[in-house]
Amino acid sequence: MPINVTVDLVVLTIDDGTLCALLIRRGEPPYLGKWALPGGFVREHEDLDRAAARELDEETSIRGHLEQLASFGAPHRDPRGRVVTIAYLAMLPGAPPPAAGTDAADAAWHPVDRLPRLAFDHADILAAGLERARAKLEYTTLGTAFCPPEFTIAELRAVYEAVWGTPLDPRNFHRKVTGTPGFVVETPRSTEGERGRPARLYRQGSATSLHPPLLRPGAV
Amino acid sequence: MPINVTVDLVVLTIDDGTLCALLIRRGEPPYLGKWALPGGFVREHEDLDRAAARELDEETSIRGHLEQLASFGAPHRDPRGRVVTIAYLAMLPGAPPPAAGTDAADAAWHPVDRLPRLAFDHADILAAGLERARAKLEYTTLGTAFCPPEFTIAELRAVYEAVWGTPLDPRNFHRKVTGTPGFVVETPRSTEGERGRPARLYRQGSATSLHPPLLRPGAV
DNA sequence: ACAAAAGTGTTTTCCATACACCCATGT
DNA sequence: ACATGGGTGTATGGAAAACACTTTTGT
Repeated sequence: MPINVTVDLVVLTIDDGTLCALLIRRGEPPYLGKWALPGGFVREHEDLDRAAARELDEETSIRGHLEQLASFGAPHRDPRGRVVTIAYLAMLPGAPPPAAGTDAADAAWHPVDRLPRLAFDHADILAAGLERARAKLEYTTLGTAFCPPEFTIAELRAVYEAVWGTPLDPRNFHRKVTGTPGFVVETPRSTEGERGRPARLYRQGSATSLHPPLLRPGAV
Repeated sequence: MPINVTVDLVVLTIDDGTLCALLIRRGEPPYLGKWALPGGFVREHEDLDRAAARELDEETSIRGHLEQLASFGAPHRDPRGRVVTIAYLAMLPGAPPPAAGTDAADAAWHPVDRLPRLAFDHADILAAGLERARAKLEYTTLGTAFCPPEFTIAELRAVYEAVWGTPLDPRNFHRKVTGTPGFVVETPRSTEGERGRPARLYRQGSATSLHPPLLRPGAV
């Protein structure tokens, strides 16, 4: 029973302290003119990961973290017929002006707490991506995926605060991050031209998992 | 570009203190006679979760926890042609004698540290399932999914020790589990006829996530 | 000089570990 | 009586939370 297989992308970034998702406005039926996740069909000889990377490249030139999220295959999730989608989660640094893909009329970053109605079951997929991102920041060093190659500890903290929606103590956060071997690597450089004392710049380290985790306050 | 879609199952249980996976011996080519994960094609009007539950029912009558694991879709993972599989992870109490499915010549529980060579990319899928199970015991209450409806704290501890392959301190484990609201619910009953002092029996509670997590010793 | 932001030190509190000890049953 | 496993109490060490304080820049 052959089935159409697509990949859909939950693309997240931090724009001005706010967690944002990349959405495209559909240029074709169904859901013409509605907002949706970027994505497309998997090609015949293409690995799933490759298909997701290709779709991401079509939307933005920025490279970042990309991982498989989950699959969605309810029988009538697409009115055109049976479509199973493999959803991927991307975390990008900065928020470059998105380029509209071939089949998208428009593309834009939307703050995740003020989302429009989404086509298909994309609201469910996006919610799963958000929850995954929030959980992963706890026990991995993936927060650096939202940062440029060199960043300050305060920038990294702003990532965590944006994703979790919670203020964190700057002092304790600094100690936790710099005290975890392999989380970040110190560079000889510092910021300049900003208000206040210059901040040391760091690069992302080689560690990927955090033991013990960085607990977000207030999580049940 | 329609693609064949299957579900494959990583079915785990604890048998006599050992973590075991359910494998079937293939009754058809390709990989005729080789061990593989149970699974099958998704039907036309069937949700993915339903397809996984149906395949699990065909192998064993025991009900337990079932969750989506990940999707695998390398172009040549199946010599017959393009097949994308949605892998599921099941955790069952006890180890009932498995029934051979329709297309399986044989089915048996295998200790996860002494696995035979597996067909397709099923070794990768099984490894992903094991890692998911080990991680999930840390920050959820899913350990109870391996236990019968009523169980002792020592039985639950044996689950953790089998999955993690590490001995745990019985006293501290007991305090942690009974001290976490909603993890387990005390019943008025106790064991009898065993050696030593009778143990109180518990049922699984309503909590699903653990904050703070139950850290496995020695994890990097 | 002052404001603003970076980074350090110190105290308190909590929790995991380790282990001594008591409890209740079968043999 | 004794062995066996269930369950409780308690001391200790380490990390996280809370917060005062110093450092270094721009204006």
